[in-house]
Amino acid sequence: MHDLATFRAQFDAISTRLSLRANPPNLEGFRELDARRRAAIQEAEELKARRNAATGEIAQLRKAGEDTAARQVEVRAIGERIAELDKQAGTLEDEFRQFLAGVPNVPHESVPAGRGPEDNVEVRRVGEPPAFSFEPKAHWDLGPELGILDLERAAKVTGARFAVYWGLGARLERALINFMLDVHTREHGYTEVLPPFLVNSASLYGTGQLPKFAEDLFKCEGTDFWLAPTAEVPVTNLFRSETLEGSNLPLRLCAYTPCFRSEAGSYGRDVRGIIRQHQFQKVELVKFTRPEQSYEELEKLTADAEDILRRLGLPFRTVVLCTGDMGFSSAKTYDIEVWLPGQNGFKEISSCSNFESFQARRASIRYREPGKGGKPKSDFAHTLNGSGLAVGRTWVAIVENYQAADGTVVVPEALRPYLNAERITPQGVLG
RNA sequence: GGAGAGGUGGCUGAGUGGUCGAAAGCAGCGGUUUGCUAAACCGUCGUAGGCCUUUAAAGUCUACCGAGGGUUCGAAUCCCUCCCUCUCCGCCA
Repeated sequence: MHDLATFRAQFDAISTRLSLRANPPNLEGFRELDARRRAAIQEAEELKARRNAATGEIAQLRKAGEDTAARQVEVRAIGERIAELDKQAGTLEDEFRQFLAGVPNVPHESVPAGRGPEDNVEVRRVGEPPAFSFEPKAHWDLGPELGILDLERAAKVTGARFAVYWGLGARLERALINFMLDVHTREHGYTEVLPPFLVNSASLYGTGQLPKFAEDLFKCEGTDFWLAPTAEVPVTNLFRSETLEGSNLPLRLCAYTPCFRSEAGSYGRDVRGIIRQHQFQKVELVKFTRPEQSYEELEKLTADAEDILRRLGLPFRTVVLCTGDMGFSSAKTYDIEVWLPGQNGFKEISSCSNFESFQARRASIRYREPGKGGKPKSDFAHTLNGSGLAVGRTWVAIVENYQAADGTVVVPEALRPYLNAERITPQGVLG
């Protein structure tokens, strides 16, 4: 959600910048809609002022013991007219709100212009893809061979794009979650939270998934509960309609949650293996900051996510998304892409974004601190988040990058205390 | 699931149809006083939107007392629906 005054004042500059997005909003008609809305408000409010005055007079006259029947009839007529005008103004207001809610965030000035993924700019590359003396396998072959990944039974139990993990495969997933949470809480200064996995529509509106992207979500029939597509939703909305103490900022939170996505429209993409699932696990990093510190915090957040990959010894690169590849609510996004031998390429494993005040405005998240002359001032906070990391894809990256010629998987040093194993060997649980 | 109580400004808490945007207290902010601290006293102190204005401030108007409807000339106050919180009972991991 944009600030209306700014949006009006800088309409031309903002629309130019927005036109660089992949699905540029149609801003034509904004000025007219805004003018009509304001005219309607004016007309209705003028009448309301008259009614309030008349009502006061009636009260006075009554006190004086005079007859007010004639005045009442008069005011009643005004009331009816107000009801009509309010209805009109309400319709325009809804239309206007809907219009504004559909306008994506403005890309930060440091974001490169571009049409799509091909125009993203690489900012870092760390580690070397492993050189294998044999033909490396993809996880969808290696996993079932080791008896740690079972897609067929998952399809039976639930359906396509679900997975069952067995033995050390299940434990690897759990180890990764604990490892990531420990690093972020002990080394990077985040506070762990465990939020609800179901969220209501107001929360989804707050972070920008609704109203535009309902088809990407799972909804519980007959309720206002939706399966959270990312911990960003419950965690960012923790402070919806609240004012944070400035002295508590920046507030750094991390949360483990499962994530659920309908993946409507992605048929045929990443159909093999567990790269794209309806249910996956993620450790998410979320920050609330003052406006002037949010870009510095975005760099730190991205580095915190990268640190997990460094510690696991996984090769990756970081790209800054161009204007044509950014998400709806984001002002700037870094994608971290891990090397996957099975794909012979890099695959997104984290997406770190600064939303500036876009989400905070929708969700009404403010902060307060002493301003000039000691007077407390409050303003919208900036919100940021990033995966730290997507656990399922990290699982894939470890299995594929650390595979040995004999079909086993070497466990990265940092993970051994968590997994209590140095090597993933065939599990044989299925006989 | 059953029975009951309740949702008012940052907090506590008055207010049951007519200057109530809302008493009072606390916290906050400005000031006065006092060696410092503390205390006392005075003042100030919600949010959003419209108009005015070069912007802002000031001013002015409108709306907001969980949400949405309704009754009325007039609703925090009466009626209806919904949501949430608390207590007790039942059930349950």
